[in-house]
Amino acid sequence: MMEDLSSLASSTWFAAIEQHLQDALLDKVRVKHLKPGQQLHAKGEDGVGFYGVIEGRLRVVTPGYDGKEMLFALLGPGTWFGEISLFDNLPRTHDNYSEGKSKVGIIPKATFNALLAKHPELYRHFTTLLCSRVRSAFQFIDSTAGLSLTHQLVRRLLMLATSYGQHLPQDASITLTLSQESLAQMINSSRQTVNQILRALQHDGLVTLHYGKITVPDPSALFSLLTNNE
Amino acid sequence: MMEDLSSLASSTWFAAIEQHLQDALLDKVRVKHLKPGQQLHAKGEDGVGFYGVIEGRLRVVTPGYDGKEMLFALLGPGTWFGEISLFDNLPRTHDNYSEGKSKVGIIPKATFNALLAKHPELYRHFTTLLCSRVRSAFQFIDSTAGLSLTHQLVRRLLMLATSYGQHLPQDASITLTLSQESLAQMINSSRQTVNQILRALQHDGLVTLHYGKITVPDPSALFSLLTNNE
DNA sequence: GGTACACTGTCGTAATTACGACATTGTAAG
DNA sequence: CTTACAATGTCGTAATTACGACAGTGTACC
Repeated sequence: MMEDLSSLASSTWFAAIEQHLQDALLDKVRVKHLKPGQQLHAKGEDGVGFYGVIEGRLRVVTPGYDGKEMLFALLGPGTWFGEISLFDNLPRTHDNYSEGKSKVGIIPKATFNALLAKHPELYRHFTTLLCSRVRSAFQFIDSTAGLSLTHQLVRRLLMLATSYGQHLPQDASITLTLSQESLAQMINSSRQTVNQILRALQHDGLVTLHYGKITVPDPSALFSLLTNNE
Repeated sequence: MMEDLSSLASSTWFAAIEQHLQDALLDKVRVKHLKPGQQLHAKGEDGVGFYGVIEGRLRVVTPGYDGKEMLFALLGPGTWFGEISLFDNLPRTHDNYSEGKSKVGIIPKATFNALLAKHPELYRHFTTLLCSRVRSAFQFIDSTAGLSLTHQLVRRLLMLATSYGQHLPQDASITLTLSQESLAQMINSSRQTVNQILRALQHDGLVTLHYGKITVPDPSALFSLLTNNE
């Protein structure tokens, strides 16, 4: 029974690794199947492995104050994650669970450390990965600072769309499974206000609204909203 | 003319590095004096070096939309920074300039890379540093999501206080040189509103206000505001 | 196919915050 | 000492947003 791990090599980060190191990593991957809603790890837990999404989609969530949770990112096939707790031995920063049925590749902590010890060249690639984490976090911070609610919402939609579609052709139509309530929680706003903004965007043809879903037909058109006018 | 570089070794991150590697790093440091307001680098520039604050204080700022800028952090003596652009060869993420007169240590990019090549053990320390960057960015994000303006302001004050005082005894009184206008820009609010909140905090004895400065007499008392009520 | 339930669309009202205005006060430079 | 300027303290008004309420609609489950 061979699993198809090809999607694990599809991200630009992984593709940039030397072939023999890619093989060394993939060789150690153990595949885990996740049921809809099944949790992979929780904020505060110890990190036990480095993960890569093979199929499906994972939700990265921050549990908040009064039970509310904030959706931080959606991870699609090809996305690797979970290295931070392995490097600094501190607890996981977010909750993480499967949206539908998913398959993830796991490299257990001990194996991960052994690989690093055996192939120190890997460190260079992981510094790059960590840099991209820092940069996307900074981008996230920029998006909450000093913008109108509409702009905040648009940026958040784009982040979700691109993080999901990171290995897809850039300007494809993307459907996000996401209630307006969840979106509201992400930008610290109310469901009603989000509804108003979304309907305005729909009126301009920038999004299409469905039950529990939002379609972005042309991400680049949405993006131009941010750079153009006020 | 020997400069006193001892403060460069005062952070917990640097202190954790093996002594001979500390020496190797410090040996390559070139000292640069900054005049009040002098810029060290701008967002978007190429990274030319790895920096450490020796004396004084640097302001890390995001230039914003309509000329407004957001104060991101204050870097005090012992703080090392600027490694991200060196590892991923992408532009600097923030503007950075001296608040008053400052001294910074610089390890130029070429030297930095040569050190990494000669001492690959350094990679481990830099992954740790990058992890701490990611974690503090996440903490920053948490602090802007779902909180009242008062709470956002308190968290921002605490971040500034601790980042400046990172090598000081934990619960010392800390004075921030920071106008209310700047604070307002940091939390995407107005000067007038910030003034209201600060005066309420002052009334409770949690801060003291001066011309262009804010004193936090007891950071831990401020901190308890966040965990307690509403 | 019907029943429960979650999500959406849309009110009106209350609360929060922004913003202009202006007096006052601290600081720096001649 | 004086003059210019930056920062603070405090109004009132306008705009934004939250929040409760409720009707309509899609989905899942029996």
